[in-house]
Amino acid sequence: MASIKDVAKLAGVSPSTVSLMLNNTGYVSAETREKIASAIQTLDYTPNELARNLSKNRSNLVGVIAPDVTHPYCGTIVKYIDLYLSSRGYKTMLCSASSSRSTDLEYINMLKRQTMDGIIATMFHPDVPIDVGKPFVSIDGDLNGHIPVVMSNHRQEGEIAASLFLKNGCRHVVHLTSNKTWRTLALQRNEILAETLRQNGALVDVIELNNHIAESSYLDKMAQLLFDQYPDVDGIFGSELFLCHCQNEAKMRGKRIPEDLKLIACDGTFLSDLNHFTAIVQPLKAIAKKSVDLMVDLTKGKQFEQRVYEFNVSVQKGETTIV
Amino acid sequence: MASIKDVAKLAGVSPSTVSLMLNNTGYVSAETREKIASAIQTLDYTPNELARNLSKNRSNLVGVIAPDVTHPYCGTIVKYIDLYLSSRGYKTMLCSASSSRSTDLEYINMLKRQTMDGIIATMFHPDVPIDVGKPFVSIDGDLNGHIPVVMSNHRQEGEIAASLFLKNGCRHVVHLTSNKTWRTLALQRNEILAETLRQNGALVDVIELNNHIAESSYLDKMAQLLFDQYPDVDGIFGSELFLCHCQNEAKMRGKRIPEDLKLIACDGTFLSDLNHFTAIVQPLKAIAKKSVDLMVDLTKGKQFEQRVYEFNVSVQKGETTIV
DNA sequence: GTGAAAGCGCTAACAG
DNA sequence: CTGTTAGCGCTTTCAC
Repeated sequence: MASIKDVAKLAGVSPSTVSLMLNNTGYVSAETREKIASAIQTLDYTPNELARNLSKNRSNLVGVIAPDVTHPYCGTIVKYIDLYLSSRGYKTMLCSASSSRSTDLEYINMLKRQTMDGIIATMFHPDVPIDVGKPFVSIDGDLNGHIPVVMSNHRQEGEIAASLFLKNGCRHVVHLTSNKTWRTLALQRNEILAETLRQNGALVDVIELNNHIAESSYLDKMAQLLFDQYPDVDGIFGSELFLCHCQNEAKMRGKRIPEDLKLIACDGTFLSDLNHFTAIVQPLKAIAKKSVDLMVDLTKGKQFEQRVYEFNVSVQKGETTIV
Repeated sequence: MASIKDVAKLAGVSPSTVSLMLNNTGYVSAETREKIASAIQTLDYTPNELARNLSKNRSNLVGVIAPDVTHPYCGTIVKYIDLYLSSRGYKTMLCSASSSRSTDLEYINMLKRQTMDGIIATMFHPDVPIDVGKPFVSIDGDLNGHIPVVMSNHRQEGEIAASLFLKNGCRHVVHLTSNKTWRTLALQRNEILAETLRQNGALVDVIELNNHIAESSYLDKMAQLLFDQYPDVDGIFGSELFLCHCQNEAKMRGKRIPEDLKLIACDGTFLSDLNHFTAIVQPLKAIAKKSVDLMVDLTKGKQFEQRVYEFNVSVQKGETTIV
């Protein structure tokens, strides 16, 4: 592998001149440019990114923590984050090892070792210290007072869902929550939902899902459990993927949708479109963009102006509710 | 940031000794170990991966090219590849920028610049030269004689699909193919399918999809086009995602499934389970594992023993066929 | 068992 | 406009 020195030697200049030219970081005469260019050509020289990284002390890599890309929410957010990171000259390092304290510790370790320049996390263990003075952006997680968080307006989401269920005449709503260990701010939607429904005299129950949010067999089991435990349920609020299983289970039990049972999805990904679910749509593209913008600023040493960025959600009426 | 020199100084030893200990690459007396350990402790030292990478000339990163992680096939394969790479000490660099000649050229460039140690590609532009003497593993793509390829037995897949359609009495089957520019070996299934069906007197038509294989609006349009163009179609073979759209469109047009129309999915991801599609299931986990095994071997300088690894598929009977 | 010294390949002051 | 020089932080022979 030819190095910058070889190029310099062949072109009859010094390595720094080659570097200047390659990085457009100073003036190089047309004549010299010519010589260097041809040297690069004949040697088939390619700069070594590893050396550049060491010398600049950055990797241009951002770790994106999202438990399971086959889950529509994760897949969508990862896709958009990657899109925006790419457009800003960064690459996505996938961090999808099963979420746990130890893997999250490992990610922080990688951050300290400069393996990546920063982390964007859709989920992060609350006990793992992240104050290592490195860029960190959280989506939906209020990790601590120094970490910027980008999120949907989950309270609004809860309100809208509640009012939809009420308008549709639901009297017994079951809502799904993620594993509470993670203390995600998305839980706000569940609190508001439950509160509002109860105030209006409806019955509300919760089912907490573990981290296997994309595992068919698990979701199937939980859907069965839901109907076993709450046979008179007439409204369900949860992720599209889970609602799909509920839909199947409902059909098997002879419950008609939307007549006997209303379903409202809480993410609004492509799976809602596909299944014509009524959904509260989170603006995932905007969330991804803001996360990346913040990340890029942080890697450049800029501080964020605002710590919490909250995005409004919208409603998409489908065929799983009447109104 | 404390460096290895700082640690060495504080511990009263030389940097190389610290390195020896950290990498378990030589004997260090218990006494010295003790001193070094405490120095590391007090300085809160973390090795710098960038420096290590330069000196070892590797990044421990593998680029995984998969156009769109929200597509069930891509998401699933990426998930498993990442899983296996992690277990072998590598990280996944997501390469999902829209597939094109120029992005693929860019990926090869990154390979040459040592940005990544190797590439596993589920799709790669046939015109982009990949013989840069770096680890490259192809999934489903016969790129050239030096690149190992891991694939499902797509001929078997085509045979099974054909025999299923015939057993179900289909006389007019439409099958979907990906953009032919890519010349993926997955096209074998389409060839065999068409051939077998025609030999048995059935009508066969093809619709070629472009690269927006996960875009709802596009797939919707194509599903409509399919039924417009072939109103008497009684069998469709394609990816789960597309079949979902067909299912919706069929319902709108009053076609009953499976009575009037049979659907067979060609990937067998979670979306088939969810929708109870009859599917030819590709062993994506095994494919991911073999790809990673090959990649790891290649990065270690071992050569592959076999150039093509082909995995048998299986059938999963669902509710979209009668038999 | 441990240390000295020479890299890995590039960048970035600082001169001139 | 270009060259000299000194790193970036770690690894790795090769002596002692």
